[in-house]
Amino acid sequence: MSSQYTFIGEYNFVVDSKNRVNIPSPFRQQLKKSDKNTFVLTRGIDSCIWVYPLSEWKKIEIELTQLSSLSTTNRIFLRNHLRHARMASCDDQGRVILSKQLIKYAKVVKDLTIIGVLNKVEIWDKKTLIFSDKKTVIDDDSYEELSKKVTV
Amino acid sequence: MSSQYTFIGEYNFVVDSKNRVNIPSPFRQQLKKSDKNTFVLTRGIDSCIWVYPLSEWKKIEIELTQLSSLSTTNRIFLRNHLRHARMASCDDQGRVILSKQLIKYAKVVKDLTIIGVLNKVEIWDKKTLIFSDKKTVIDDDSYEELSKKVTV
DNA sequence: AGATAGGTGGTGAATTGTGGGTAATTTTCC
DNA sequence: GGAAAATTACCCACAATTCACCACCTATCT
Repeated sequence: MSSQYTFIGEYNFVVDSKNRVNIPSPFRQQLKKSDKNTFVLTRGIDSCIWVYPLSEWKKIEIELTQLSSLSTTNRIFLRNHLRHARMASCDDQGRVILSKQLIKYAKVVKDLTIIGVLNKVEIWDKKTLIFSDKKTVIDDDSYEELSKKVTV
Repeated sequence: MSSQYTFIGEYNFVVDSKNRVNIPSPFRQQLKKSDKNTFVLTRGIDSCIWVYPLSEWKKIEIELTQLSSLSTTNRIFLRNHLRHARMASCDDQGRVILSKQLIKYAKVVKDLTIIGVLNKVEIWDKKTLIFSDKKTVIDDDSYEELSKKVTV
């Protein structure tokens, strides 16, 4: 699936006492009208928070609405996927509010690293990311596997 | 079937002595005029209560009428889902009243977890949900298959 | 130096979740 | 049918949280 967003780069920010986080300005500038100045925040697969522009999230929703609730697996999947998601609009300074659940999940303390990953943005607690970097080494086989799909 | 509602996220609420439950404000704000400030509450397939905006429920009714009563499964499904369905309007504070049958079915005590699942809302007793989370065994393969489809 | 843009901190107003009271309505029972 | 009991609808109130701004500081560029 192609996307019109190009979130790249890494930024260091802090979360304030009211759980507000600034979205890096280069990312915000890419928002379209249909995003209504709004992001959807949800759990990432690792201990981070995934941030989608609203219109990008809508694509995910379309996939999700195809799943019938008559199937048990579907129901569980939908529940787990959606319960941690939240919409968040930017204030005049370009900040969004993190929910307590997400803060807990991502072990957010104060210092954050925000990474652009093409169509989404990852918010990491700085220390958690450093720790995760250390133990996450991609082995050669996985690179081989990946090479079949992506031409870097 | 696509929906115009985007109920997402998880909220903790309590049911009061009059069996009133607040519908999270972000959900209520999505109601349209045709919903007449009203939800339809019914048994979920799991031990929870499903809450639909009125206009969304109408769509489901149409789907249900297409089901043939010749099939046993269909008959049981219709019975289980229709006989306990009940309309409930929000009061000025945005609360609906839970019927005793639904309270009993969902084992509602006091603390609730309310989850948005796109076009419907699930009301869970907090403990029941935690318990359900723990014991729920899912087929990893199909779960991963689903993840691939929706992880943009 | 001045202007601009971007990041952080704070504040007052508005919203929201929860509890309660009372009148109207429905249900139950005799 | 009618009284008693339960339920429901429609209020008001209040604490806590959230929201929409304002203000300031810093770095960068002209």
